[in-house]
Amino acid sequence: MPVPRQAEKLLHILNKTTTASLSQAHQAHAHLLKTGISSVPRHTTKLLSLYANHQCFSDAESLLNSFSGPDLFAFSTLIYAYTKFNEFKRTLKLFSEMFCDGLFPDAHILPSVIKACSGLSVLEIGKQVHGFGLTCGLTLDSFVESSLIHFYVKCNELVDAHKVFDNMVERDMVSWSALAAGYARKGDVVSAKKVFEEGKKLGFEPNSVSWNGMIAGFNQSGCFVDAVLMFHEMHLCGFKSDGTSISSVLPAIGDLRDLYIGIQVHGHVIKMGFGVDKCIVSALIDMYSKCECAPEISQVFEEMDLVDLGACNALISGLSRNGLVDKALNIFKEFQGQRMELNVVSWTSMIACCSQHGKDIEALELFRSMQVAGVKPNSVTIPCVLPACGNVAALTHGKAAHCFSLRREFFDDVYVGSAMIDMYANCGQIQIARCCFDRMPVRNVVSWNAMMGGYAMHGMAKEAIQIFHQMQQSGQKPDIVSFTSLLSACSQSGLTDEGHRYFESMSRDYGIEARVEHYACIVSLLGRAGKLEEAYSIIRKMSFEPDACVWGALLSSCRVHHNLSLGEVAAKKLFELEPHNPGNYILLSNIYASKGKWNEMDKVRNIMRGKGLRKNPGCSWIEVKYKVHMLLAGDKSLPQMAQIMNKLNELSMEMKKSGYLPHTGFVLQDVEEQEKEHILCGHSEKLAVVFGILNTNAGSPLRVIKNLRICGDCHAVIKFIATFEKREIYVRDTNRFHHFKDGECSCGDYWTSDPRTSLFESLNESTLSVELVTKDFLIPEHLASNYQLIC
DNA sequence: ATAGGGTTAG
Repeated sequence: MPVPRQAEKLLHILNKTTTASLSQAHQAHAHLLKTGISSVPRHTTKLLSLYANHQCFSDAESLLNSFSGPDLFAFSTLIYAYTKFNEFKRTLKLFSEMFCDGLFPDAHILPSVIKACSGLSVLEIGKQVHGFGLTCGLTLDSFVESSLIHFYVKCNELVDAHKVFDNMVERDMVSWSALAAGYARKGDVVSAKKVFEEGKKLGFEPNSVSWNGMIAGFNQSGCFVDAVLMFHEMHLCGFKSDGTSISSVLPAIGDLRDLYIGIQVHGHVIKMGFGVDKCIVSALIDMYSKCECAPEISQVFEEMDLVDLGACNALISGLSRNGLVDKALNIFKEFQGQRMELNVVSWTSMIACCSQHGKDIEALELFRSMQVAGVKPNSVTIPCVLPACGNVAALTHGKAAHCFSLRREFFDDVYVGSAMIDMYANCGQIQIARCCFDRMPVRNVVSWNAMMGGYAMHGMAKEAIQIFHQMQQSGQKPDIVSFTSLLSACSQSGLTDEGHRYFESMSRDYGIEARVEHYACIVSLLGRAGKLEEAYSIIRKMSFEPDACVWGALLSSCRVHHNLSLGEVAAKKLFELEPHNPGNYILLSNIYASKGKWNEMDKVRNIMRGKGLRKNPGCSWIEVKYKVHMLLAGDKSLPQMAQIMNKLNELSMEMKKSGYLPHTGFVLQDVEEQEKEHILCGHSEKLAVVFGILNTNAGSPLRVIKNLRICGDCHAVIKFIATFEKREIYVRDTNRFHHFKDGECSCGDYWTSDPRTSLFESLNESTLSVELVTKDFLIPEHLASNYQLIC
């Protein structure tokens, strides 16, 4: 074939830079090299553009490097392409390389560069680009300026956006709508509409992009009603909604829980044939899930013809939102089985779903599998997995997530930091929690509440109060949650007067109406101080129905202070509200036991048994042994010792017959209410679990307790057990070994060198949060050498 | 070869 004809064909291919296929591009490339006309930059740039349009960026870059000298046109071509395909980091990298190559960019590529800055939200770099344009005397036309307005809007710098707008010599429709959308994003409905209308008056008719920008802007600022109204107005003005406007308005409809409008829009979607649009399908699923329409979520997904990851993710999170955790997990596994390329959003949604629904171990396992699958967690994943670490006291995992966040440089993220505080507090590491808190560059109300809640959980009321005051000095207004933490801290530390004052100032000074959880705190606060009548009168003055937590707080206090009459009132309410909660029956029978009213106590126990609630007679054992303990402690108001001892024997026979071991949970009650030892961190029910497991596991040759949840300082808790039970105990928590004997204890952290504790290597093993090993029992072989060392 | 709008995870 003669060369001229081939060259002609080649040029024809190169001219079709958007439609030519990749193989044609390769052919053309080969031909350029063969014929030597690759020295003509015009052809090479065409080829470069062809590669760029096929997103063959490595080919494009190598072509760029093959130029004999720096070529402005070639650089610009690739920069446009990078921005076009959302490869913003590459855009900026190439832009800076231009300067290194001694090239001076012209104003034409600035919009692409600025758009990349918007996409990455890199304010400082964008400002530099802007400054470069101004100082180097480039002509910033309305194209450049409009992209600058959008950039500043995106970076939440509305003032700067406005400055650019004000200085414009010639404005066009894009500049007006970009500014209006900026006001919409800020939630300034009035200004947004004003600018939008002003542009219209000057003859700049909004197009669909302008309308959609407004809808998206209102959505962003939470002005959902305005977003929906804008959508409506758009139709009134004769504009037909396109895919973008529908996928923008659907989240707003979902947040408004307006199923009526949602169904109308769904109908519109079907009528207009938008059902194939990925974003719309995802948004529809999301809308139905927010409106709590579980069947419709799956229906929309199944009716969809395409397989789209976004829609799959929306499905998973939608099912999760509606509490269908197992279904979400099954579908997730199904997707995996289909070898679908799940992304970070899919994994994060699934992790969030598990950790929000009590499936902590599953969440941790997913976090590990995610990394095995090669998907990198991001700053959203971390706050989803951390609560799971905290719940099972998996400190090692939490620390690993901490290190991971530091390495990936999203530790400054306010969500990451707040979740970290919460995790450390839950794992008993209140000091580390405080360090995380102190190092946060930006805090929000969640961060402050996390710190306060941590202190409350650890019974450190003074510190919690201090944080509360610091919070206000910093200008952060407390919210409902802040007061819950504050009041519970006061309640647990017996700061009755302070707690009462905060409770009263809540609505008076802060305009926050007390909710049921605050009433539960204040009842418990007064109750602990023995002010039972006062607590009851607060309950009676409540403007809404008290719930089980409130009555439960009263009943617990009545048990502590042996107040039978109020205890019976509270118990009666509780039996109605939670007929199947054994705790209430136990509390009441406790009070009867303390008064020596054995018949009444038996009656309550029989009701409980009648309901099939708890066959373990251990609960009665607690009551009696508790009384014995009190008697020995010198409470002479109790009935006769002999009577109690008889009952005790009777019960213990009964227990043995049923094959139960004595339950030592009563110890906690003594410590918490009487000795005011806050080593137990105010979570007696969790510690009761400790004792419960201890006893139920007593028959096993190795006392290993899996997934034991200790809230607070494990060391102190076990020390307490060792002292009380007068025995030697070895304890392994996630990273330390503790040895308790005769009130003395020694710690070793050799466990950290135990390969079993290294992250993700054997997750099933390392989810053991605490292991208790008593001396009478065998030590597993592979740990024996360590054991010798310690002994 | 240039600018402005969309879904799903905390």
